[in-house]
Amino acid sequence: MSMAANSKRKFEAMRNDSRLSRMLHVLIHMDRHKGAATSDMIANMLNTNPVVVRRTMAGLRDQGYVRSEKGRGGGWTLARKLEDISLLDIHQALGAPPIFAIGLTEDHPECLVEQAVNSALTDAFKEAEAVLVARFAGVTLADLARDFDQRFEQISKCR
Amino acid sequence: MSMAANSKRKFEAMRNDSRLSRMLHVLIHMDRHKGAATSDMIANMLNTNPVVVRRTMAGLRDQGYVRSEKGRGGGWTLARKLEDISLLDIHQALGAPPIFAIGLTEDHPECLVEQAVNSALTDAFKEAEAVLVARFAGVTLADLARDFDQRFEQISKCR
DNA sequence: ACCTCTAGCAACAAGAAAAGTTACGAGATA
DNA sequence: TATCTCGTAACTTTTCTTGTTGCTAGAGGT
Ligand code: FES
Ligand code: FES
Repeated sequence: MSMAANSKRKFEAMRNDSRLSRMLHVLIHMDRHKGAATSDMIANMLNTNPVVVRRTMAGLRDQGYVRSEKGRGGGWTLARKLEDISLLDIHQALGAPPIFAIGLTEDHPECLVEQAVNSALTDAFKEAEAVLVARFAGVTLADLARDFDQRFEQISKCR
Repeated sequence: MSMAANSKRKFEAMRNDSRLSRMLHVLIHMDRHKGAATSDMIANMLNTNPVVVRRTMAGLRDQGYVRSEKGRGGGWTLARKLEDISLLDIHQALGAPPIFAIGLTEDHPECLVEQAVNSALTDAFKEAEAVLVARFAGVTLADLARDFDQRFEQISKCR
C-alpha cells in the first residue's frame, strides 16, 4: 500500500493481550469474504498496522490455519474450515501466551512457607486453567459464526 | 534504617503480578514472629524496598488485616487470626487485580462478529474465574501455615 | 522488461505500566 | 531532643509491547 490508511488510534494502553480476540474476529471475517485479505485491510480493521498483523498471523500460518500469498492479488486466506478450528487451536497457535496475570514467586525456593503458598496457588490456577482450556477446546469458530448469524437474524427481526 | 539493606536484586522482569504470593508469604511469617515487622525487614525479605512494601501493605491495612504503627518499635502486625483470612480476602485487599492476562476487544462494539467472539470468551473466563475464586475463598492462611508445618515435619523426619 | 502489489523480515522508535528511588513530613518512644 | 518508623508524593528506571521504517523477494499484470 502506498497511501497511508493505518493507525487511526495512536496506541492506547494495552494491559491485556487481545490477540486471541482479534484473531478470532479476523478469521471469521475471512470465512465470509471471498478472496484474500491483505495485511493492510486487516490492519485497518483492527486499527493497527500491517507489520503487526503479519507478525501475529505468522503463528497461525505456521500451524496451518491460514495461508499467505505474495504478489498482486495475494494476502491471507483460510486453510481450514471453521468447523475444524477451536478457540484452543488459535490460542496455542498464538504461542499459548500466559493465561493468568497473577504469578508466583521464586525468591526463596528453599523457604517452606513460600513452597506452601506456591503450592496452594498453583493448585488453584491449574484447576481454573483446566476449566478454561476445556471450554476453549469445545468451541469452534463455526460455533461463533453460528452465533453471529443468530445475532444477525435477531436484529433483522426487530426492525 | 540509616544503612542500605535493600535491593539485592535490581529488578528482573516481572511479567506477573506476584503481590499475592508475596503478601501471603509475609503474613504467615508475621504470624510466627513476635513483635512488629518493619517495612525494612519485609522489604529485605522480599528483595524489594520499603516504600513498595508500604504501598502494598496499605491495602491490607485498609481492609483490617494488618495494623501499622509509627515510631520506635513500630511496624506491621497482624490484626486477625490466620484462620479468619482467606486467599480471596488478600486478593481483594490488593485491589482485586485482573486475573487474566488475555483480554477482549472493543474496537467495533457494533460488530456482531466481535460480539459473538467476546461473548464466547467472556463465558469461558467467567467460568474459570468462578473456579479460581471458589478455590481462593476456600483456603485460609491457617491452612497454608498447616501445610508449612507438615513440610517442616517431613524434612525433620528425613534427616 | 517493467511496474505494482503483496508478504517476510530485521532493526529501531515510542508509549505505557510497574517497580524502584528519593525526599520530606508526621507520630511515637526513649 | 534524637531516633525510629510509617505516609506520601514526585521522580527515575526498567521492561514489555506495539508501532514504524526500510529493505528483500515473489507474483502478476501491462
Ligand atoms: S523467607 Fe523465611 S520462611 Fe519464607
Ligand atoms: S468489523 Fe466487520 S464484522 Fe467485525
